[in-house]
Amino acid sequence: MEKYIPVLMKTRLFSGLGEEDIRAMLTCLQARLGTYKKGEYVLRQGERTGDIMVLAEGQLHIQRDDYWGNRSIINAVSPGDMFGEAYAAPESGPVQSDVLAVEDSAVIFFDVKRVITVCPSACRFHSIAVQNLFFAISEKNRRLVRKLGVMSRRTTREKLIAYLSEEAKSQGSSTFSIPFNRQQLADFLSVDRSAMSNELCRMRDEGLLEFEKNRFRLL
Amino acid sequence: MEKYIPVLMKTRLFSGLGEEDIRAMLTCLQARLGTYKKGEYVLRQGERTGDIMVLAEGQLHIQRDDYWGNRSIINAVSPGDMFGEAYAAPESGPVQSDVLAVEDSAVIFFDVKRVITVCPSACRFHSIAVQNLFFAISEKNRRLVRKLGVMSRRTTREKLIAYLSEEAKSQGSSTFSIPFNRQQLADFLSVDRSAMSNELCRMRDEGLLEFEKNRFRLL
DNA sequence: CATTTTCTGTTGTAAAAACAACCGACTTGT
DNA sequence: ACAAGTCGGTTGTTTTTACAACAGAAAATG
Repeated sequence: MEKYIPVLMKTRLFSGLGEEDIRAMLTCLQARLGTYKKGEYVLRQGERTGDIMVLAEGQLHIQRDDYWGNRSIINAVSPGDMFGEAYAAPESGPVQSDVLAVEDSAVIFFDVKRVITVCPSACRFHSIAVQNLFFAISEKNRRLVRKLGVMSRRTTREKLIAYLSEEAKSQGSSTFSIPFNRQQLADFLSVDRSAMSNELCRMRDEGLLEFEKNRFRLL
Repeated sequence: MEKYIPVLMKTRLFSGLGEEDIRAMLTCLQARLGTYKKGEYVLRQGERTGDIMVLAEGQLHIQRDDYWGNRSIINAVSPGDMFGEAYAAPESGPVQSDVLAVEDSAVIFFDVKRVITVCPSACRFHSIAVQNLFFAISEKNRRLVRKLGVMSRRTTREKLIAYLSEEAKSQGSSTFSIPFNRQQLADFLSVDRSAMSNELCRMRDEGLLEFEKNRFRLL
């Protein structure tokens, strides 16, 4: 777990805490480490969890598959990102999505109850972590609303523009990489892959953007 | 404000608290009341707020209008519902959506800082409220993901089925009302009104459901 | 009560997306 | 190095949606 402390320091959940503080918290919160090979599931729909998780290494997709095999990717999780916090509340039922490792990954688990309850030893970082958790969830909330904004676009082109603009903005550059290949991007935007591929090339021909693999540049 | 205490008692934010406790909290948190006529805006895109709000009476829509006048309704807010909590974090910028009163409404405002900071008088309900707030946000989070599930449906019919099923489930009956007229439902699902109206009637003719105005029954 | 406005359903047309099938380039694994 | 599989782009067809325009019913207004 030690080797992931630098990643944790950049996590919203631990922002404002130093290396030593985090080490103390890992113990205090009884953090556990899980590793997953590419293609393995961290969580499957219907399972229950009382954990908040942070991705330490690799790449995850949060997704749902319907009865007809149509896949819908809800979110991509990168190192330092937190997930599972929506199921923190005791009354929240089983998880409603799959969490798939799309690369070999390492995940750190924290028991929610230990995070939101003041610990017996009154560890002094605890209150900071609670507030961080709160801010992290509200940030996740805004992210979901932004995704709704993308999904509410009527045409594939508009969805692409909305998504790519957001990505450029959040990465602070008109040149950026996305955590998806074409099929995954289509599943993320809920459109047909071939139609999307078509649209992307048309936009490239019109001079709106350039791309190569999962690297894009908006013009 | 006194007359809205029964509503507040049913709010997730104050669950587990008695009438007296809530009265104490209203003071402790310096709650303010705002009233809005039908058609007025509680918040407009670009404004900043450090408040968490609870709808005491009436009906609100959280929505966005794009440059082309295309409206997208993100959520309907009913009495007892909380909103604005996503902008609780200090680093969250201005609000990204409009909050419109679709009926004459009353809204109670709470300063976020006062909620998440322990009050000087160490009011004993405070810690309960913080935990409730946390659970309420994570519940909102799950609701947003469910909406993403609806929006990720490819066809208008699938969106309708997904939305109406969720509504039936959450209202615990196959007969239920929705907080939208046809145009609003279309804006909520991001589809064309006439196409949706068409699809609804076709589904009715096929015996999938019945409806009259905003009242539906799934068969 | 008459008038205006809003709401809902209907129809026809044009645009867009889904679907299916295929191909060549590139990876992966053995 | 070869076979198998993945990935991205292309094309043609079918289905679905968006758009526009209209009409009757219901609701709101004065």
